[in-house]
Amino acid sequence: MRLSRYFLPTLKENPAEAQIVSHRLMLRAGLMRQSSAGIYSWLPLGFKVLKKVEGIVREEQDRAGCQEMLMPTVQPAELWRESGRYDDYGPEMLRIRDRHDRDMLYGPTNEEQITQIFRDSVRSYKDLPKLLYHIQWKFRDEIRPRFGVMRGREFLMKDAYSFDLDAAGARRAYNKMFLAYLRTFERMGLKSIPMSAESGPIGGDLSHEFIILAETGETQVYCDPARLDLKVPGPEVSYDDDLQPVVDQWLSLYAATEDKHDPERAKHLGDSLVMARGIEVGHIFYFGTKYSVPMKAAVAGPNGESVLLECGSYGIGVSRLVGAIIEASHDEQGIVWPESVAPFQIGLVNLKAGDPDCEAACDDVYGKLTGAGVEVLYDDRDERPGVKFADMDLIGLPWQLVVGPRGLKNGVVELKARKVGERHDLSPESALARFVG
RNA sequence: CGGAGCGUGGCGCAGUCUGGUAGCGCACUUGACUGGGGGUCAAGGGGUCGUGGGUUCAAAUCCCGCCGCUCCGACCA
Repeated sequence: MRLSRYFLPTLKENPAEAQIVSHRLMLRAGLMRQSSAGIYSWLPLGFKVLKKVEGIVREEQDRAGCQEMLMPTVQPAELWRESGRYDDYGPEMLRIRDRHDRDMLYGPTNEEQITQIFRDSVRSYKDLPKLLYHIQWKFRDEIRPRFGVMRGREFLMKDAYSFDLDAAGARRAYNKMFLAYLRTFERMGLKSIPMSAESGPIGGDLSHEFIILAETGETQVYCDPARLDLKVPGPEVSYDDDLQPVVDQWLSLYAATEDKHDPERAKHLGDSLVMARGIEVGHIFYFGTKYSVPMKAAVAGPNGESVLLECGSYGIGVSRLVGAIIEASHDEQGIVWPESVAPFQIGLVNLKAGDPDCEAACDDVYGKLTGAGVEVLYDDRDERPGVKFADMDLIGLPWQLVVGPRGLKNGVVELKARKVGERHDLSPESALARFVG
């Protein structure tokens, strides 16, 4: 993408309303704009990141055996009256009336919707277990939206739902999601820590939050340093394995958020107890028959008897993750994207627009990189180098490839790693070789 | 919802106390000079001062209502 043609409105100064670093940087780097409190538009660069984050979430859900579908944002109130949550949910639910005066709502979550679909379609225990998910916009009319996309009212969430015949089966589904979550966040360069949690209005009694560590996170967390060193299981662990030992290993080491922190239980750690800030990016629940009872979701069991479904739900805040990643990965200059979610891999800087040699060299490199499928943001604007570097640093792409007349005279271009600040002078060919083939 | 603050060109702000019809920096446009880390010079364009009412000869400024946004608390992906 040529920057001269791209819609990328960057800001030199911090918008007054943005108080935390991810909010500031998302505004300044032209990722998004606010529409109203807690509601945002995603601009091209931000949308690209959102899609990448979503893509990783999707891949890991699919690998865990979860099947993607898509449910609507607007739901009938009737469904929620069945579960009893139409009244329970309170003012956080955005209620709408349609032209026929029917009560509707903008979904804050989809347990009712999926339970209805499932119970109307599944008759036999032979159809179990099933894991289904969708990635859809949610609306929760938060009392106080804040921190940009970190606590928006409208947000993109991956929510998965498990249906099993018995508690043991539900536990297996829970464990799959547990592992899938560890893997998902790791791929985004985040260190996530599962912590036992209140189950909140979603209900149920087995529940874990996934917290990622970030200096600017909103929750104080305490944990065993060994928890930070635990390795997320790689391909040697399959979703068909018994995952209970993996889960048990993770949960055996102390970790708690501020409200659940028990100094007595952490006492054995002494001074080694890690105190850090964290952001909740995922939450998994096992809630058993909480919805299958009121909504009469049952299947015929092996003996012909009616068995209520055992269920769980599993959420990841996809849009929040974009902010969380920035909170976890930035410096004084701007964002530092992990490669897996970077909107472009390389920022190509032409130091002297209008210089035929520079332009030819840039166009050549650009053509070859994009031809090889590498995503390149090519700053071909007629701007001062300082401005270009400032923008590139703000945007935070993993690599910067700098082409200028001086280097060209010596047959080199400059390749810089954003994350570590390393820079190398290379021939254009060897710089290309780093990314092509 | 309780507490606090803010609303003035695209962004950041001054001006409000003490009323006299709007200013600064950045950004933007044009031209020249420039070009290796947020250029230089010159000339320009852009504002119903959130909104409705009131006071006054006169309101960004004083008074009242409303709206919006932000921060602290309870809630949460």
